Amino acid sequence: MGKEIGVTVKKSEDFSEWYTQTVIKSELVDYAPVKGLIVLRPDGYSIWESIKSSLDKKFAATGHRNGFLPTLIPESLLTKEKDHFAGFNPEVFWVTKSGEGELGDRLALRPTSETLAYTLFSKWIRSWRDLPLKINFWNTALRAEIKATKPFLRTSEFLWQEGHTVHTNSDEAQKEVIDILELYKETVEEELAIPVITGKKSEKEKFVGAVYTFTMESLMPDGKALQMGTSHFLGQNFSKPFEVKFADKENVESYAWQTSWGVSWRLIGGMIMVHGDDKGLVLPPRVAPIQVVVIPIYYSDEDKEKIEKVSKEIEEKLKNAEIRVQVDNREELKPGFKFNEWEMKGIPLRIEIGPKDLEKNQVTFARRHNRQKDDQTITGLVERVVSELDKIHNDMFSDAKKILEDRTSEVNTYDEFKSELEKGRLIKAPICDNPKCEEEIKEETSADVRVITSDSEDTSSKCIKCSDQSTSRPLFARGY
RNA sequence: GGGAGCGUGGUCUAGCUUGGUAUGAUUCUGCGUUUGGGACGCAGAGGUCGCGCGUUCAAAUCUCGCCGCUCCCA
Repeated sequence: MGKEIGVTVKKSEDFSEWYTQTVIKSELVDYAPVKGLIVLRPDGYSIWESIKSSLDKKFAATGHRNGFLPTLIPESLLTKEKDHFAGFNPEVFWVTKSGEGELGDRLALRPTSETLAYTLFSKWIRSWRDLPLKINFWNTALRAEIKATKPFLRTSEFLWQEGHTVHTNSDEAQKEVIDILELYKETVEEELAIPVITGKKSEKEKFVGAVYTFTMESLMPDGKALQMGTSHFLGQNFSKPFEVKFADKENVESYAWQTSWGVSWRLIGGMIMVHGDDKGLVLPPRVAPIQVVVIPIYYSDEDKEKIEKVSKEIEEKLKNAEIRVQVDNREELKPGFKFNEWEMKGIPLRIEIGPKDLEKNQVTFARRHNRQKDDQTITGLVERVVSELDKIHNDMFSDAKKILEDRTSEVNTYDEFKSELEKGRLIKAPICDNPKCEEEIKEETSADVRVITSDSEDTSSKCIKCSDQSTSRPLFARGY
């Protein structure tokens, strides 16, 4: 009875359905009336705001500033860098009319802003004194996803940030690429409790137009890898067509060196998949819209008065300690219903206060991630809530990390590779530098090179595909 | 690129084969009783049956077309 309010399938039995039900029923998102588009409800947006604010602090501390770019990009700009355009063209939305009139030049709804940003950069940059230029944009990008859409993971419009930097020399730009990657990794691990593996993308999988791409990847419970952020070294590939030039100290005009990088609300999708369970969401405490929910329980009016007073005091104290707390004093619902509801919504810590607790000057803690309950004295409660939230974060991270490690395999033959892949694992395997091998592996198994870690050099093994001498041992998986 | 399923009050759904007043649950509103793991009674509210053309005395139901959504596989 009433079960249909909650998530009705098990995460391990029907992952896709579980995911969809969880995001909708927990009220993070709803579907928009247009295919492939979703609406973020306040709880969902709040998580995004937490991620945003954490990243913003780090961007600012490393000398980046925020700006704003319009959504419409003229076709002539978008087509300027050929590879780049060819990569994005199939999924660009075009505006061809204003009212009833036809537009002269078609306008693209930004799939990404490199071309627009760099047109402006070429105007703004004259001298080496103007560099480095480090700008970040919080906006949305639009890419037509016609099939296989999924909230947060694959939508036609998504929230993200795109950073763009310009440097006088290659080394400085390449350092920026690494610094940002590290900053991303910290954020994802410290805010979302998701362990990631960082490294390079293969030539085949790199960002179109980049010299190389760094990525952070994580493995989802269904055995698919999720790319959670990328940082690109663009070299002079864009500065040349867009004439991003500067006069150096000897007054010699040179093309600048550039980077671009971004993370999207995909991070939220990853967080849901990694931590959620059969009851729904499990939110990491640092991004949870509500960190602590207080449930008053009473049988008589007399108790009710006392308990409301105590829960109000606790609420005040927690608020003063900057903990996001909510007292659930809805009278029409029984506590059991509230327990289930807040668990589905993933609130990390629940505090129950009933008459039996009050007699002993204590409350009950119920943790979402491991469902453990225990008694806590009211004295010193705030400090214990603070440390409990930290502990929950650490537990969630180390649990996830252990799973990631357990599900990483190392193989030396193509047969082993295929059988490990069917188990939904992340696979380290030797491969040669012939791009054909990578391509054929992808065609035959639909797994691709997710990330080439810095310690992956291996010249003493045989390529799993052609048996020639290997060059590296990248991580393979099927991807989102 | 290929395939499958679905569209009926806010939500889930019966009805469709064989055309005739649209079923039930949930939700919502009010009142009362309840409250330590998804409470109950009574009264009430809520529907262009995805859209359009057609067939018919009559279409949720039949024909045709369109639109949308979800899932699975490459």
